[in-house]
Amino acid sequence: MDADNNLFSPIKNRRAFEEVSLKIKALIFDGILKPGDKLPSETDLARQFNVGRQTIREALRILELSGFITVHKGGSGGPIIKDTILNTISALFLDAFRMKKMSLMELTVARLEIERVVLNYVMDSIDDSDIKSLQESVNRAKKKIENNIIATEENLQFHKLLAKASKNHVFVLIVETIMAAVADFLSRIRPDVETSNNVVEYHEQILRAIVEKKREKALNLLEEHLLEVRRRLQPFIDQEERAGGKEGDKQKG
Amino acid sequence: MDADNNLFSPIKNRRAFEEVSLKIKALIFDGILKPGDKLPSETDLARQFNVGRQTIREALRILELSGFITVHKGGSGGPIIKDTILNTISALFLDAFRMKKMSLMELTVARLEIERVVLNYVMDSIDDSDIKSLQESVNRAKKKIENNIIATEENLQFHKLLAKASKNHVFVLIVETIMAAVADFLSRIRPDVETSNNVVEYHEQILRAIVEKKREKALNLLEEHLLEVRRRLQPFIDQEERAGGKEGDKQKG
DNA sequence: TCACATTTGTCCGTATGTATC
DNA sequence: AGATACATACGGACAAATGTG
Repeated sequence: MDADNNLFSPIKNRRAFEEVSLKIKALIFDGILKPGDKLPSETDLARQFNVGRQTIREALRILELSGFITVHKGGSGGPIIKDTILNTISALFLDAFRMKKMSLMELTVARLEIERVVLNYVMDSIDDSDIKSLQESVNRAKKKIENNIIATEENLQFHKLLAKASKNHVFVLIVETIMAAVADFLSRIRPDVETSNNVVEYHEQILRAIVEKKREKALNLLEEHLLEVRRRLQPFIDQEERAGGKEGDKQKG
Repeated sequence: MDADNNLFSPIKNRRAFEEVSLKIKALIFDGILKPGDKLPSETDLARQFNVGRQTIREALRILELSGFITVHKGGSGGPIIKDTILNTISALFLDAFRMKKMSLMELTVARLEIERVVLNYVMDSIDDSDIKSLQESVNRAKKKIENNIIATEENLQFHKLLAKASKNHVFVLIVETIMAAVADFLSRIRPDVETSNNVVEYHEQILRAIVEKKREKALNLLEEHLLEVRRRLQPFIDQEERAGGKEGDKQKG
């Protein structure tokens, strides 16, 4: 898109902290540095790369935000390879959603379509361990509902576990990302226990259909479930529409 | 997921540069700072936030990497709000793909499913301007092929333009993200002109079917097209499999 | 074209907080 | 509890880049 990943890219225009972060990233990509490994301290890195400590710090900030490392302070602390890159993608997606680059309407539409596709794969690739985690998640949710507590966390987890059962990491990432945005939204509107209960009941039925290998039934239940969710969200979608929700698309580059 | 977005979260445990970046982010979310606006210089920001310049710089690195600002040096330079957050998500996804958290196999599977769904929406929401850009993209590609040049860029663009025609920003983001990974892969294997030509011909047929409002035909063509792409990629998928492609899933937290 | 002011980029010295041993 | 090691943060200084007059 931009003049970015093309030939004839800048030769010397990179800043020092960018070079440092790229070099460390390359070590990770090449498997020389693995998750759990500890990087030298900032002072040591500065010496080894022959740059100042501030340069190292900015490089570490980049790697930290990108999800390649975490930094621990105190004795025997320092930066360690942590590989939480998938989380950071969800975080950025959430930012984009918050900036109204994407509307609630678009999100729910995409969610329905993608989860339908994912479920189709789940029917073929689910194993006992997946079923067990799903069952446990549903049970936890039911217990909460019995105690009159909303089970948002468990309900979102159900969909993430479902994606995991598809055994496709791309689906996992997409669903987790969408769920992060959904969670952010739900945390603001605080659904009532009755709504939460409705969700749990659907999840239970979907899980049963999956276990019984009834593909069509499972797909229909999921569709019903997500349409019901959408129906309950409709007031907020309308509200967003009225407020002139999606405006972006202004600047060009 | 993590202890992150809950009540009673840490009060003072955040690092100074995090607070600064969050404060600036909040100004952007609230619309007080808009794309194109110029932030004060680093020295001014340091004065205003009552921190050192190093702290400001680390905060700016975060905002830069997250896609909220870009930084220009020199007279009348400085940080400006740039809102390219969607691009940075693709970049991170690419990192994840490079780290073998996702295999080429998983990527092509997900791509086929998602593009099928997207096309279904495109059939309903496409307008003349979309058709025009798609046509132009195809024409550019054909011209390149005539001159015996591979048209990878244009071919990838076709799919991105298709996603845009769905008028759903979530789909756009997902497809652009997947295409960034595909582009990264293709840049390494360098397809021949014949393959590139095959792709262009499919795109032309798909576009014609869309214009003629033949939904089933368009969907079938897309499926054929992507299966053909997958067939040509199969050797590399096998190779990845043999090399023990996806290993990840080791560390826990 | 040529200085000049502005601003980022970078380095250094130093001080402080904090976690580990 | 004390020593150590480390990140965190501040302030001063200079170089490099870039737009302006």
